[in-house]
Amino acid sequence: MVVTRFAPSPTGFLHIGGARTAMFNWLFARHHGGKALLRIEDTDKARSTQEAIDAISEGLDWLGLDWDGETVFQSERAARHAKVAHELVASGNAYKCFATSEELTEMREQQRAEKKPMRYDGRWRDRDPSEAPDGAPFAIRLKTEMAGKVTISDMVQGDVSVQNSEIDDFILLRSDGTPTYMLAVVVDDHDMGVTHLIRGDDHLNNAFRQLALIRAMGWPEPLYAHIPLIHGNDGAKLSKRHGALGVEAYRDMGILPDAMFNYLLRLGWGHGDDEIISRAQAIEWFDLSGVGKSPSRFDTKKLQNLNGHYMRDAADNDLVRLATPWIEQDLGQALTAANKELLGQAMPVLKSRAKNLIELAESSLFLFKKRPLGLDERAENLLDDPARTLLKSIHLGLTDLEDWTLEATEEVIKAIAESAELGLGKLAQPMRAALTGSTSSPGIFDVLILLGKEESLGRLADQIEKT
RNA sequence: GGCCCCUUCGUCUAAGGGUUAGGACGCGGCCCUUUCACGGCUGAAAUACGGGUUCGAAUCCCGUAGGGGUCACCA
Repeated sequence: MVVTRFAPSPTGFLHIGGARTAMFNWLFARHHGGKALLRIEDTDKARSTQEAIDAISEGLDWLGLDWDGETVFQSERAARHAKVAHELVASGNAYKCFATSEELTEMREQQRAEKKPMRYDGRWRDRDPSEAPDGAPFAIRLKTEMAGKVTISDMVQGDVSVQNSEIDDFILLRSDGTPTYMLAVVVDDHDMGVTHLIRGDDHLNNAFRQLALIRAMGWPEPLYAHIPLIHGNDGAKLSKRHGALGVEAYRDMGILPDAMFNYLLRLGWGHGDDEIISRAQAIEWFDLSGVGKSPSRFDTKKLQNLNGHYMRDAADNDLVRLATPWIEQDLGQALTAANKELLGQAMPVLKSRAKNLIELAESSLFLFKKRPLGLDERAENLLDDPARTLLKSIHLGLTDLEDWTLEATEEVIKAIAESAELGLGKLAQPMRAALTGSTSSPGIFDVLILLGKEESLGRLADQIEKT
């Protein structure tokens, strides 16, 4: 049984890299019919917040990632962690280190000055605890191998080897009795039965330490998959500066979760030439061998493009629901049931023109604005005297029209264009300006039908009267 | 600095010894067209560099350069 886990530390929102790590863990588990677990690594009480826990949880929900079993909070397991550390001391695989922080800082400074690697020098490794002052605080360190090397067969990175001499006797339990991350992760992963560790490759170096600990306990070794980090547009590490915020920031930019899911999936992973991949296909296709080894850059343009695709694919009533808050904000008032129905009718011609929900909302505003419409600058410029004169004959022609349909309105306008010896564009643009207040909109006959006869004629008349 | 990892169009990627090095985003052109989008067609655009191995290298090996990660009683 495959068991994966996503283990964020709640010190901020769910950022893009974390979201992708979560996705890969989730996909791998779902692909293999295994379990995907969630663990909150909140051992750093000073930096962990409830807000961050909520933000991460909301972000995961938004992306549609669900987790099996109860969420594990690492902080609640401190006693278990400490117990393991003491077992290790008892079995001779770990020892008490009485060195003070000051002492260790001094040691590192000296190593730096001598240009030697900065590592714990093992000063308490073979000393007897009785040599320490009575009641002196101590940390517990793992007694690691001195010679030879370790190799991890990483499912993404391949075989990676490190000399044991590179790994120092790291701390398991702090002098205040609290576990370090290194201890907590290993114990929790073991206790949760995690079989596959899929995480950012910033943890690759840690894996060797963790493996040493696992072996000291004689526990089964998990399989590792260290996936490359995501970088910003400039190739540097992804940071707040890049506008690479939490996933909720993209939600607030009008991005659809399915688009984000698809984008993140294709970032660092490929399946032939496939670009648009549904969740079902993703679960069917996802495997670790498709994950690349090099870091990839976050590209907002491609995300937007993908989002446009998912917008066009989305159900009209879903888009009505999702766009409504933005529209209400722009309008400064709530949409009525009738408004929403109109929006639903307009959706087929609106959604193909928007790359995100914000654009969609903006493009729908003309439906709800009250007469007389304010025109934007381009629309205003377009409505010169000849144009307004044209509007007059259009208004006249449309007034007598009983059958207010796409076909009938088009017939009328085309007839007017013909008799005036003008292209349809010459009539459509002034109409668009008068009807929508803008120079771009859905097809002009669609606009006519959506607004209805009375409103359409009213808006045309508003502009004619200005002459 | 030590250690570890990485390197195909600007970006995401395909090609795992033999291809005109493919697709997608973005960019340019054309078509469609009542605007804006969509869509269709099309163009420019890459194997970091240097050595090997081989009949043949993007692909295997070595080196160089560049990039990234990591070196806490943080996680």
